[in-house]
Amino acid sequence: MTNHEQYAFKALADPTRRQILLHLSQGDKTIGELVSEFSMTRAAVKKHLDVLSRGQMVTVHPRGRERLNRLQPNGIKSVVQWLGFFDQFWDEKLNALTQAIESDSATAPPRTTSVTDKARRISSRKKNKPC
Amino acid sequence: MTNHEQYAFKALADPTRRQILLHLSQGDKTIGELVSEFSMTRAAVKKHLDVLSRGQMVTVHPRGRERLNRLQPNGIKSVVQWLGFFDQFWDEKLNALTQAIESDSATAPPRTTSVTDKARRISSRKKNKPC
DNA sequence: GCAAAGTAATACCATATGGTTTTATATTAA
DNA sequence: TTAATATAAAACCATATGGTATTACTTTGC
Repeated sequence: MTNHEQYAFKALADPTRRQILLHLSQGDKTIGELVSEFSMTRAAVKKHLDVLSRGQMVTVHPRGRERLNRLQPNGIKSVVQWLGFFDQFWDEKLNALTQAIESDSATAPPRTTSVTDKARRISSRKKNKPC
Repeated sequence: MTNHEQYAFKALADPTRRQILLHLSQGDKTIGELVSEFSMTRAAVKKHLDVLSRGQMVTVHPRGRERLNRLQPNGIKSVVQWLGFFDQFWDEKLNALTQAIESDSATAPPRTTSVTDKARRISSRKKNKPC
C-alpha cells in the first residue's frame, strides 16, 4: 500500500500526462518546450509535471536559468509491478484450462510440443499478489 | 489513441477499483458480495463496476437472479502494452550506457558473463511507441 | 400471486481536478 | 543596471468524480 503507487496510477490516468511522458522519452525538455507542443498554458503544463513528479515519473534538473524535466523510471516500474500480478493471473487461468484438457486426454499419446508445455513453463513463475 | 485505453487508465486510477480487481481475481462475485468487503453502498460499488466495465476489465454474467462480475483481461492488457514502451525505453538507456562502457574498455580482455550481455539481449527486443 | 432478495436507476451533494489569469521571482545577455 | 527569458505561485472557475439516499425493477421460493 505504498503511497507513491497511488500517485503513479493517478498520474497515468490523464492522457495529456501520458503524452508528456512520451515527449520526454525523446529527451529532457523545459516547460516552455512542452508548452509549444500542447496548446496549453505554462501553468497548466507545470501542474501536470508536478503530478508526474509526485508519481516519481519525472525529475527536475536545473541548468542555468532553465529547469529540465527528465523521465524517471520509479513510478512506471511500480505500476508495471502491480499489473504483473494480473498477467500471471491470466497465465494461471490458461494453465488450469490446459490441465483440464490434459486430464481429459490422459489415455491419448503424449504430444512433443503443445500449448500445455507453454502453460507449464508460465505457471512456474512466482506469484506476488499486491496489497 | 484507442478510446478504451483511456478508460482503462482511468479505471485503474482509483484504489477502490484496484481492490475490486484483486477481489475478483479470487473468483466471480455479485455486487452484494463485494459490498460486504468494502463498507460502501451497493450504488457506490455498482458505479465502480461500471467504470471497470467501460475499461474492459470486468464483464457481467447473469445467472438466475444474480449478476456475477468477472475479470476480463482486455483492459489491463492494453495498459501493460502501453507501459511496455517505457520498459523498453529504460532497457535501451541501459544498453547505451553499456555500449559506452564497452568502447571505453575496448582494449581490455573480454568478460564471459556481464551486464553487457544482458543489455545486448534486452536491446534486441522490438520497440513500438504508443500513440 | 406474493414476499423477499438482489440489482438498477435516478437525483443529489461535497470535493477533487484541469484549466486560466495574474502576479512575482530568478537567471542570462547586452 | 536593464531588458528578456523562463519558471513559480496564488487566486479563481467550471466541470468531473466519488459517494449517499431513495425509488423502482427482476427473479426466486413459498
